[in-house]
Amino acid sequence: MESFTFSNYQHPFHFSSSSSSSSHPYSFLSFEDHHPSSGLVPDVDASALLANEDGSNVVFDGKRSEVTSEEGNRGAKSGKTKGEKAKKQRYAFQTRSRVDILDDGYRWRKYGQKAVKNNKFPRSYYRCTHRGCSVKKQVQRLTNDEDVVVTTYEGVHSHTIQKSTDDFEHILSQLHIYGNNSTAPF
DNA sequence: CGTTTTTGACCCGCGC
DNA sequence: GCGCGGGTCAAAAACG
Repeated sequence: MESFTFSNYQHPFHFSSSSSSSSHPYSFLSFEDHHPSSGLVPDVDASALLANEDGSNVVFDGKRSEVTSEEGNRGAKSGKTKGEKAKKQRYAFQTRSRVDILDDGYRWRKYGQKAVKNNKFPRSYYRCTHRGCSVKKQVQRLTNDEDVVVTTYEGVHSHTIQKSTDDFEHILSQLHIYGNNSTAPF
């Protein structure tokens, strides 16, 4: 089983080619040439090609943004009114995959699901289960291209990943090995 | 039995 | 103020 971790990005995430409940939903093939070797760094869109088990290529596209939002205090329950503004890091990308949940190496607990307007698929909300870590992510499948899943991360993990220790250079080298039109190794 | 998912209610910001 | 759209809560169910 192969796994890929983008650990030089300050919000590292991890993909593995197998998951507990389903088999090999995706794999990395290669990065597009015009993207720097630095990969998924702030303010840079990153793209890569993925392959499904059927061998079809897949677009991996990332976008990053900052969001200013109010923190704490929601509703009448909380007596605390902080009103302090915090910048939240956001990172969104798309994958073409049959499964909605990509194994990024973190543990997530689903806390909501909502139908969004003009979308035939619902959006799911997840929170990192690590204590004290408030990172969230949203997962949503596109209406016009229902093979594409959009994953949006919000926040930076307050802890490290326990799973793989692969570094980014290692990942890159693996990506280059596979090339553009080779068949997925599984 | 601890953890996660499900799902309707609730909350909030915003436009009218 | 009201309704709408989207995000979250939380209780119960499901899960392992």
